[in-house]
Amino acid sequence: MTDGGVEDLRKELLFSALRGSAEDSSLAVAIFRELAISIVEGRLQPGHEVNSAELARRFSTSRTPVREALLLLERESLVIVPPRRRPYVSQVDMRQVREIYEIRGSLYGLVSDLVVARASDEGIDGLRAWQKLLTDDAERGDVHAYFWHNVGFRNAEASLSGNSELQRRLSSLGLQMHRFRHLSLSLPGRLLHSLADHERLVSAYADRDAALAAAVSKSLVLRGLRAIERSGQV
Amino acid sequence: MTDGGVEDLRKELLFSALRGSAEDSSLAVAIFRELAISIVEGRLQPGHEVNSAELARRFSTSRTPVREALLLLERESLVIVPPRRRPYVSQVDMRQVREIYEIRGSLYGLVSDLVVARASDEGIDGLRAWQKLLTDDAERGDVHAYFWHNVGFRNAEASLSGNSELQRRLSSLGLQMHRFRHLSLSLPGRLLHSLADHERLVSAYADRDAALAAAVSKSLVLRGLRAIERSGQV
DNA sequence: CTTTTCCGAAGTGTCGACACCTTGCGAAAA
DNA sequence: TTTTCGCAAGGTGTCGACACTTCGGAAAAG
Repeated sequence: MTDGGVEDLRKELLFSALRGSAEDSSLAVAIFRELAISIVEGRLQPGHEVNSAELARRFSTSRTPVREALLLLERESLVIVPPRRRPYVSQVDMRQVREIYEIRGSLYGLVSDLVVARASDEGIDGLRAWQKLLTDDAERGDVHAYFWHNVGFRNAEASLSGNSELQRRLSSLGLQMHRFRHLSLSLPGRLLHSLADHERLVSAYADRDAALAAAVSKSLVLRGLRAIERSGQV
Repeated sequence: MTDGGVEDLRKELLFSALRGSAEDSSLAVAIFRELAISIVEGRLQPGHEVNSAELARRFSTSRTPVREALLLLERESLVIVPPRRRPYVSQVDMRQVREIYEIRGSLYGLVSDLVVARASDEGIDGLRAWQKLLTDDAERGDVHAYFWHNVGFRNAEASLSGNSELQRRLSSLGLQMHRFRHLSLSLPGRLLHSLADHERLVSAYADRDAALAAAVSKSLVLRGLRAIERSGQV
């Protein structure tokens, strides 16, 4: 069961993006998590109505915790809650994807700057370990594993930046984009390009070359955007 | 009443940062706005408890809309809502300020890139108009007016970037920092440095020099951080 | 005195109820 | 047959209530 490892990673990364994995035990947070995962994994389609009354029935609770869960989902831009109208799963258009990728590109550039400046050699070895996993996945052509190891790599990078606010905001942005990123990696050739970029990025870190690392990081993100544009899925 | 203009600007900018100025008419949003303004203007001190029961009494409502308002405040990082404990106004330490300023620096660098690439000449003239206001304020030594015209300048810049997600996120970040930025401008010499940076920034825009604009933009933010560090108010 | 235990006041999370608003459908009008 | 209007079904925002948890101080133990 080599996939078991990836599945565990998937859950861990999803939950860490969903507010610090705190065992909150409040109904609102539980409902929030359940719905968030449904949305990012595509089981709840954009535009789908999620009215609080029906959800309350489904989860056998009152509407109060459901309403709070919906507010939490809105904070992650996964749901729109218009006043006095039924909430629905947010519809993301290409313009918005482009805007978010521009932001992600800039912030990952910052991550690279900070990693070069602050990360220990051991930290960078850690990134190299992630990259090794990516290489294996690419050789096996295992897109699913590659996707989640890639998320792990980005998350490790963000963590090494030493800026926890930055890490939080990036994982929130990443969450919104999960719906699309998954598709884009299936494009022919995309995976190898991505792998080569990671290779260059890790080298730049090893050489402590901030300018190069930031440039590669940005271009890595931008290439992801191009892939989504080309896939025409949005 | 030359100050009337600045007061209007202050309200407009605060409200635009507080979720699209929608006339929501819901109690939750009204309470959210009231508390948000109290917090960023320092009337509600960091660490101050804001429990839902007392607020409900104060606003003559039930606890339901108050709880929702608190969730909205948490989204803006103005309040912490620990599970099963009393919520309180978020305590921001120097580490967090530094982290947020790093993010702001990177994102304003992106803004500058985008402004150079996309803004019309008229748009850049608009920035020049804001800068004229700043010059006047500096000559008069009017720190309060300078502060808000500065916020207006940054906001106009973000708007010219053509990336509305970016604009939203920056104004959210700005909101959190209002509490400190105000103080930092009062430091001797700070205002003139800031003014000179704005001058250089507008020139770079006029010359369509992306690299210079981004560099100045980042350094402008970083200088703000240094001022806060030096003021020792955090 | 100091430390521990216990209790009551106060606050949180959740519930079911109710008035108002929104919406889609069917009856009446054109 | 199409358009307009009105109304019932269902959803939202808000409320007051209740059980459970937290917290701080008083009483008991050391």
